This record gives sequence, C-alpha cells and structure tokens, in this order.
Amino acid sequence: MLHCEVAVPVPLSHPFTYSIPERLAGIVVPGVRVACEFGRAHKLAVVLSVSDGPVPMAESRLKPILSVLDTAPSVPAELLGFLRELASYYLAPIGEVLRLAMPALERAALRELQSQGLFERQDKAVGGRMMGFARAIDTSGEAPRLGPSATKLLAHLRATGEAPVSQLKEIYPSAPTILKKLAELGLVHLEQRERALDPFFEHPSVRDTPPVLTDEQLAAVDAIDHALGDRAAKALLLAGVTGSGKTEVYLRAIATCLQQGRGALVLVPEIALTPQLVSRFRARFGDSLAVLHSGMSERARHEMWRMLREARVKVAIGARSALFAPVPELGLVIVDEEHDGSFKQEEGVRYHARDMALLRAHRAGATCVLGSATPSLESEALARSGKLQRLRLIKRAHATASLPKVEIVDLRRTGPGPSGNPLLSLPMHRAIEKVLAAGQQAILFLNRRGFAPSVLCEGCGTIASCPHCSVSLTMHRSGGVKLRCHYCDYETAMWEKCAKCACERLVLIGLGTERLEDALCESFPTARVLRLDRDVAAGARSEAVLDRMRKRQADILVGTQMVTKGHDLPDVTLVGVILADAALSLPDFRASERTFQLLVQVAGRAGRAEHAGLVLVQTRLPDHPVLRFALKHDVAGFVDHELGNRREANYPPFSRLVLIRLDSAKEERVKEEAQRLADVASRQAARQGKPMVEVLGPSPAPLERLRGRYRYRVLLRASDRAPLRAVAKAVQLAAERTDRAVRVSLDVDPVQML
DNA sequence: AGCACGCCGACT
DNA sequence: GTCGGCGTGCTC
Repeated sequence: MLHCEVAVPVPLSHPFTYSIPERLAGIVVPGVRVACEFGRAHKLAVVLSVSDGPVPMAESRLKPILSVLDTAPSVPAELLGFLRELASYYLAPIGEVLRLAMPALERAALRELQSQGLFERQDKAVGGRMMGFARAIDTSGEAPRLGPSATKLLAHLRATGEAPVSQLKEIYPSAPTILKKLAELGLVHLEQRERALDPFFEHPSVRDTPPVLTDEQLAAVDAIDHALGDRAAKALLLAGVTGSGKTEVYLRAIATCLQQGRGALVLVPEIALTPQLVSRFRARFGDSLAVLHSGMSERARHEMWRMLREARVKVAIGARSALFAPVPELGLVIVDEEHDGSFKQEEGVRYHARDMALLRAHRAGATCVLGSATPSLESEALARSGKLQRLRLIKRAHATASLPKVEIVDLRRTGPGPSGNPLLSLPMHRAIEKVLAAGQQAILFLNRRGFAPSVLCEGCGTIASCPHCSVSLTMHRSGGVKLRCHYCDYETAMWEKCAKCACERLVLIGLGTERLEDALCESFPTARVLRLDRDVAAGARSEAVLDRMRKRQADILVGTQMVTKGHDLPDVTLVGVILADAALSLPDFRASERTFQLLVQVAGRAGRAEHAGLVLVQTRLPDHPVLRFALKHDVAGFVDHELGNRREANYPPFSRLVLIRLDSAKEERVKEEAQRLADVASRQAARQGKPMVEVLGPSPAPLERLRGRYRYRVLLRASDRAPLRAVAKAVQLAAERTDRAVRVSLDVDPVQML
C-alpha cells in the first residue's frame, strides 16, 4: 500500500503515517506540504518520506492524505534532511522543528486551503498595507513661490530622488500637507505603493566601493575562497580582534560564493541585526539579499521565504532562526560573533544555531565560517583539534586605531570620587572629566537595570521580594517609582514603609543604570547623558539612542549588555566597566567565559577610529584571572587557562551535557518527579555497562521559584554522545508518563545553566 | 499543542 | 436542575 510519513506541527516526537490515495500518487513526495485530518482537526503537515512497502500498523487505521499544496517540495531536500537530523540531535519533535523552520507557512497555507474550499470558514482577505512614496518631478519651467518648509522639502526630495512619505514626516512633521500642495503644483509625484515587505527595503541602498583589504584580511579571504573552490564541507574560525574588519571578509566571501552560483547564509546575534549592518550588506548585494527579522510580519517572512525558494534571492541574513532559511544551493554559512548567547534558543526546541550552522553546512557541502573576537571555548577546542581552520586578524583595520589600554581600578583600595558614590571611583571620575574636556565620548557599562537592585528594611532585615519568584524586587524610578521583578511582570508600588514590620528605615541596596545616570548628571551637570537598557529600548528605540550618540548629541552613554555589542561609535575614547566581578560569582561554569567575552567586547568599543582608547575596569577582585587576561587582551591566554579549568572539572568542551529541567506550581510534585527521573536516568546509565554517564542531582535550580513555579533539575554528563543520548531518551520516555502539573524539558548542550 | 470526554461546584 | 471547571487521554 502506498503510504507516507508526515510531520504534524504538534509536540509529539514521532512522525505519523497516512495513506496516499491513487489520484495523489507521484504528487506526494518528500518536502511537500499536505492537508490531512489529524484527530478531529484539519492540519497541514510536511511529507518526510514515501514508501510502497508494508505499513507499520493496521492499514485500516490509516487516514488518507486529503490534498497536496505544492507542485514542488516546499522544503528542499537539503533542508529537510538537516531538520530531521536536528530534531533527532535535540530529541525534539520533528513537527515542532518543521514549524520553527517554516515561518508564516502555516497561516499562508491555511489561506490557500481555504481558497480551495477545504474549510468552510473564510478568512478575511487582508491586502498588503499601502504606503505613500514621493518623488520630485523635474521641472525646467518657472518656479512658483513656495513657503520655507516646502522649499526645503522639495530640495530634500530632489537630492534623494525618492522617499517614503512616512520618512519625510519624521523630518518635516507637516510633510503630508506640504506634499499634497506640491503635487497639485506638479512639482512632486505622489504614489501609493504596497508596503515593502522587508522594512529595511524602505531605505534605498547606495552601492559602496569595497575598501582595500589589509594583508590579514586578504589572507583570510584567500583561505575562505579556497575552501569555497574545493566545494567540500570545511569549517573555519575567523578569530579577529574587535574592529579588525571581519564584516568585510564576510562580504568578499559571499561575493565569491555568488560567483559560483551558490547561495549564502549569514547569522548574526539578535542585537546586531541593525539597519546599519543590513545597509552594509545591502550596499554590496542590493536587492539580492533576504533579511529575516523577528520584527517582520508573517507575511513579510513568507515573502522572503518564497524569494529564496524561487532563487530570486541567494543571500539570507538574520538572527538565530535564519538558520532555517531555504537558501538555494547553499555554499557558505557565516556565523558572526559566534560566541554570542543569543544563538541558543532557550525555549521550545532548544537548539544552538552555531552548532547547527556547522551541521547544516557540513551536510550541504558548504563552507562554514565562525567569526568572533572572543571565540567560545567550544570553537576554540574545535580549532585546537584541527576541526576548524583558524584564521587570524590581529590588527585593527583602521590604520591608526590600536587596541585600547585597559586599566583596573581596585575598588577595595580606591575611594569614591567627588560624587561620593562608591561605584564612581576617583580614577573613573577623572577619566570622565578628561573625556568631556576633550569633547569626546564615554560609554559606561553596568549590567543592572533600574535604580537599585533591592530595597532593605533596616528594622527587621526584610528585603522586598517578588511574590512569584525567588528574587528581590528592583526599584525603578524613571516612568514612576515602582518595584519590579525582572523575571516575571510583577510590579508594585514602592514601599512607604516595610511591608513586614511597618518601620520606615528603608535603604536602597546597590546601583542600577538609572541611579548611575542620575549620579553622572549630578557630578557632570554640563554633560549630556543617555541611557540604554531594556527599559529605554523597547523595539527600535535602541537604534534612536545609538544614533543620537553617533551624531554627537550626547557625551556619555550608560547601559547594560546592549552597549557592548558591535556598534561603531568612533568618538568614544573611554569605556568604563562599573563592576566587572558582578557576573563572576554566578553558579554557572560559563561565568568566567561570559565575563571575559563581555569585558573584551566592551573594551572593543573604545578608540575605534583615530583616537586612542582607555578602558577602566572597576572591580573588587582585581587578581581574578579573567580580569588579568582581559587587561592584556590575551584571548589565547584566557582560553588556555579556562580550558584547563574545564578539563579539571570535566565540563564542556571536555564532556557533553543534557540538562533535564522540571517545573511545577506544586513544590512536592516537582521534587518527587525530579527524583523519579533521576532514578530512571541512573538505572539506564547503569545498564550502559560502564559508568559512562553521570547523573547529577536532582537539585533545585539556582532560581528556585520563577513565575510562581518551582524548578528542579537533573544534569546528565558523559564524554561520549551515544550513551548520553540513550539515557536522555529513557528519561524522555519516562517523562511522557508524568502528570501535567509537572513540565519536563530536555536541554541538549545547555548554555544557560540558571 | 488542541480537543474531547468525564465527573464535581455556583448559577439561570 | 444545568453550565462549566480543568484532570487525563489520544491523535496515523
């Protein structure tokens, strides 16, 4: 009997078998989308395989495929094979993985189905949103007299050629009215067009001239070109200091790949996918670039997907999920800032886009380039074992730019500056003064949002804490004085007096970005201070803040992680790290690695153009190895040191981990269940013969309560993947038989241990 | 995940 | 007396 296996987008790990009616024989092939009845619901599914052999179950129980949506496979063979391997690697349901990989596909296909009359319910047809464009009309004739703003607007249009009305409105608030008048006068042509589906398309791109490469860049480009020429799967690690011009190397490599008629995929950290970066790619590759952005509408993403499928576009750039872009004839995969934590998906299918980029490239016979100034220890280990070819860029691309000088301020010995705030030490204060006097800019990094991280009652020692999570509440001042939980959305009024003992002796403990901003404004009243953190930067507003900094409308930028990532701010000559050891004490074996990367990256923000930079690092642990290595920009030294630690403690990359996370509103149930799964794991581990798989735990998670749920975990560790997998699978099977009050999830190669 | 079936509280 | 709560079981 002719039948097929399909992946249904539900969190059930196995594929389902359907029979193929005769009329659909030959049309149902792997990769096409099909409609089928699943339970009582109509579902779209993707065909995984077709066969004519015996059915692995009673034939009478099979339901038929109802219809086929594609004439050619919607998921190309290369991608389908990759997705199946990914699902198997992460022990994830194939249907879920396919759903991840096919943005907007479900809804778009649903519409198709509906138009075919398969469903009675009719979706409201939504047309594309329209947007107005204005273009100046060349008039040689007499110029009518115009008002000042109309004159300016017209001049602007004549200079730029064409612009969206909405964009003009930002510069000239009354643009719509003025434009209407100009159109009546025949000076401007107005047009309603369907909105560009990629928001980045709205800004017309200007082609650039590729800069002259440095010797190092040239060597790197050569090596990648060579790998591309061989058309054999090869992976390279581009280890280039901040500002060494990695992006230019990527651009050249992509150009080579395109010349070969193959497509390229570029993955960048979430936060790095800015209009600046995109316009750099756009300037080189024009409209043959698909941008995949989480902020895009489903429609837009579907459109990008279609353009790639039809090979009208051969380069895709995007954050984590762009890993699944159906790039035609994949020849090159680039992962920029490969050490970045945002490549790891932390919910649902917990895949690591960097690891999977290596896999996808390998399967496709493509070249994979991982780039970073501070490679992950995983990649370093691969490079040292020869699995990644290392390419080095040790000089900054800008001829005059050198790496900034890094100095440590020992907070135990150095008192506060004139502000009296212990976290604004005298050297820090002086350095800021100097920068301001020289008319340059400073970035101050502090990894804590809000005004103060906790509120303490001096009377009874109570700390204001979240009723749903085991963390203290952060006091916020901007946007109203409030107490907020940074993990759930809980918010409450600031205590007037202690909620427990009613005493009024409340003190604020610690310092967040808001308070730092405050202290700076007080100490440097003439300085223009900007703050950049999650509270300020809802949506695209972070770009606006950075833009003001770029345009020299501010002198000091205060912020969290967000200020550390690849922005080019040429006039920044001072980077201050307010408290470097804050993250070092976290109960996570990657704490050192992350802190080191953070310090080197933030230091890289200083002195990127012609001015020399200074980095001041305040700490209470001045002798910590992480700081000593960061001080010297000694990446290799740090890697040696930290690999030693990892080997000793038997942590990755010297072992492999699977983290079993459990959570429930019922504390007792989650404890019992964690113990039961740990027992299952231990038994299975023993069955493996040798004690090759360690079972650690169960133990409460470092953040024991989160959003009202109690969290426990069991860690599996082994040096080989196969036995670890076997134990993890046994746990997964056992977890299926649990009651729904306890949620269990498996995290293969966990990154975030908290 | 959905969606149904199935047994116990506060409402027309 | 019902409407509806979410516990639990299934989906080729």
